[in-house]
Amino acid sequence: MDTFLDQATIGAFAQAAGVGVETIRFYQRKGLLPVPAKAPGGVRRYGPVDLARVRFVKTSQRLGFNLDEVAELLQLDDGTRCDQARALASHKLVDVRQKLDDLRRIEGVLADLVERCAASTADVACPIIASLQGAQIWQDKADTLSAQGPP
Amino acid sequence: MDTFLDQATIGAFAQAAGVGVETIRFYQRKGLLPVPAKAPGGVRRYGPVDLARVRFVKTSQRLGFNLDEVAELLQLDDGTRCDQARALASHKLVDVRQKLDDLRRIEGVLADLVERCAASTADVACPIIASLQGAQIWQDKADTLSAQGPP
DNA sequence: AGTACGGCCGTAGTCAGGTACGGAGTCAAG
DNA sequence: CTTGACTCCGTACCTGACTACGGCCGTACT
Repeated sequence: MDTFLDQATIGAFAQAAGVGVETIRFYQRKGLLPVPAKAPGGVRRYGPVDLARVRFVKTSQRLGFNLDEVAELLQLDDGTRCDQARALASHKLVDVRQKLDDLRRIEGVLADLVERCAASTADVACPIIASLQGAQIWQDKADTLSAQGPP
Repeated sequence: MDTFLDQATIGAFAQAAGVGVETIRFYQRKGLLPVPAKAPGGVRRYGPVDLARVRFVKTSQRLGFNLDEVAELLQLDDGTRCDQARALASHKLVDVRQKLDDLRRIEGVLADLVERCAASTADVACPIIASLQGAQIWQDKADTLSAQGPP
């Protein structure tokens, strides 16, 4: 099926993986992807193992892992250190749930603002602007919501 | 109460606003905050109006607006263009709801992975690693989930 | 032989939202 | 009148995840 992929050059490989050539090189520099030895003539060839690697990286990214974390996961690639993988994943799950809480609160406030704005008669100050100007919407301790605000 | 703040120097002002001095200057360069005229001697002084500005910016940021969007909101500062403010806010609300959807999906997958990993007996391949290695967790079209993955 | 395409490689630029640095000026206290 | 803290200003640097550029080389088609 992907027999062609046993001898793919970087361009074909990148296309098959759904990323740009530069992304492949970037992953190589980051150590996320091995650099194949050059075949005679000086061109590197890529196979299905490399494709699996890139997919591993991309899937992990979609789950919210950054590239450093993906590198950690790749260390566990053999599947024999389940507990470590679980630790990483559950830590990430905590992060995700924190972000969800933040976003839900933001959603509530924004929805309320929009609704009040729509209901407001003209020539009264806009409730949205008034809210932004006025006292803090949340008791401004600047510790939660760090995920949404600046890090 | 804030009377001290009528003559605050940048250091005191930044502290009162809960940000760094460099952040104040950065906002000035971005046009988010006016640069006060120098009092004789060459030191700029900051008052409660500036404090309100910084709080406006920070509150908007917490709601998910980036600094360019905050600049737009500041144009509407007088509160007379409620419809434009509402348009910005409801657009942002759509964004936030999209991100919420993505994150909920991610949470589901991660929670499932962690649970299956916990339930797995030893010496079977780790379900987390297996999932990351195997076929894509979602049908990899790379268009949704852009908020979580690379932009 | 010429030329176009691709690969190779190192370096540098992009974006956001700051953060840090360095030299010069200014202010208040001792 | 000096010391030390602070301010002013421009510029450079940081993180993350790429993206682009430029020069050289080897292969393939005509």
